[in-house]
Amino acid sequence: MSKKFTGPKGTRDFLPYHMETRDRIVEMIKEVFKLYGCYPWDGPAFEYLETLTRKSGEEVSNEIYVFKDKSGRELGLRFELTASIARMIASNPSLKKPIKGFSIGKVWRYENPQQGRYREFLQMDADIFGANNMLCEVELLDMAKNILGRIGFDDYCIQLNNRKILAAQVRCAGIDQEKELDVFRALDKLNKIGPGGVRQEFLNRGMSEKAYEDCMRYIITRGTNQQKIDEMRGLLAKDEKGIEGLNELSQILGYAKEISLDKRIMVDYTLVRGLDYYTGPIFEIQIGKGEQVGSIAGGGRYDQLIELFGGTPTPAVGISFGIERIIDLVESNPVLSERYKGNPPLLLVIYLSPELSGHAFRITEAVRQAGLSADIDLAMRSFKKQIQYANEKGYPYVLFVGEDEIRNDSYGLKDMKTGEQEVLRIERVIERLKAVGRPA
RNA sequence: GUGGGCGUAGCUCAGUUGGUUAGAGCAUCAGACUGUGGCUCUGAGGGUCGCGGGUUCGAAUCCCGUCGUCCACCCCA
Repeated sequence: MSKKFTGPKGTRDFLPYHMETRDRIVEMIKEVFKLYGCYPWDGPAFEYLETLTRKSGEEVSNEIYVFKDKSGRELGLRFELTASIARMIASNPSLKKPIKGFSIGKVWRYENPQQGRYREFLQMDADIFGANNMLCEVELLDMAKNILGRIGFDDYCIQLNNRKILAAQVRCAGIDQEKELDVFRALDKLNKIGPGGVRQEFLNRGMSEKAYEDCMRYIITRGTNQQKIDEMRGLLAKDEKGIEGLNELSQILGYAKEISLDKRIMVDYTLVRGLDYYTGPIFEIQIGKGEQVGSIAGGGRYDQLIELFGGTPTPAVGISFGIERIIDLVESNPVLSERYKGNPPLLLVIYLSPELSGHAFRITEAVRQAGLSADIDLAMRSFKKQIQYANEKGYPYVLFVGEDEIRNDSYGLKDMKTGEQEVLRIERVIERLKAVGRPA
């Protein structure tokens, strides 16, 4: 060990114990997706650069890992899962709609790492294609509710807005369409930097004081969701598209009420999201106030993306979960990290002397054949060392294989927690261990 | 990409105004202890002090650069 190597900036190694927590969370989320009839699907980890940059937004495009292959083709690592999936749906028009699917994969973004932000991270998406009803949005949010509930988060909040409303606000404020994105970015910060900061943002982005005043008249931050929607209805009364957006929010809240999810939702007219392909409702989910790692999930409707990839016009909506952030939160919570921490195998088979290791190996195999996780010391260590090892690594049971046991065809099964020990035939050992019913 | 804090053993950290051979606790491995773990005791391994350059008789210590890390901006998962 003369030279030390570190992983590239913003990447992490996952040691066994940590990795098992990850696996268990991922499995749990997969289960929920399947519960809703989502099929798994996946695309390549890299795409032609133009596929990735299509309507993704300037900021995110700057974060793409770009490279050329040997033929000079411009490629990029995916920075999210949606582009590949949308391309896939566009080029397979015969898929029966509506269709739901989920995808899990690492994505890469070239940005400065800090808490909850990495250059390589795992994302899990669920998407629905071929249905433009708001029931889709609520179904995705319901998945999120289920996932967060199962993991053990009970303090989360869903922020909801609609791109149609944002666009209408800009129109009604009489601001040039070209400045639309600048306005969005500035408004996005209201919660963080306050009205004064937003005014400064407007000026920095080359807009007038008046533009700021005009826009702020269309931002409502107080009241219940219903009040916010009603009030905005008045402000945008002449804008057909804006009213459409408000109707969509009402529908979402209506469906959400059916499943008692409406209390979690907060209409937030400053929510923007960075990706440019959204066309309708957009949402972000935070644990608590999001102070620890920011949003842990986000998504929205992107009805025009399939068309952009050369497919027939197909409505689409999706949600994306940030697994690193979810796991960071699980691991920083004492109760949850205990719940999801990895377990050693159920049993360590201990041999009294190296000559008996062959017999012990046979016993181990029998336990494994029965579907129970079992282990045997591979280092040929002393009896004493083996039991010490079992204790330190936390095996709940050990089985002793010695001369006497082999002669009697019965083995000492010891519960490491209570210290109790019984001598049993191997079939009985397996029965006993099966009754423990612990996840292997 | 911009600004700031921090890099000493696997981990958490000591290390005096620059001064011989860089320390502790925990962890790891071995032994005390050859058919029963958790305790205790003893010992061992593990560091070109992130890396490179400079100042100096002499650098873990001061200076510059670089890489990594954390934080803020930006943006988000």
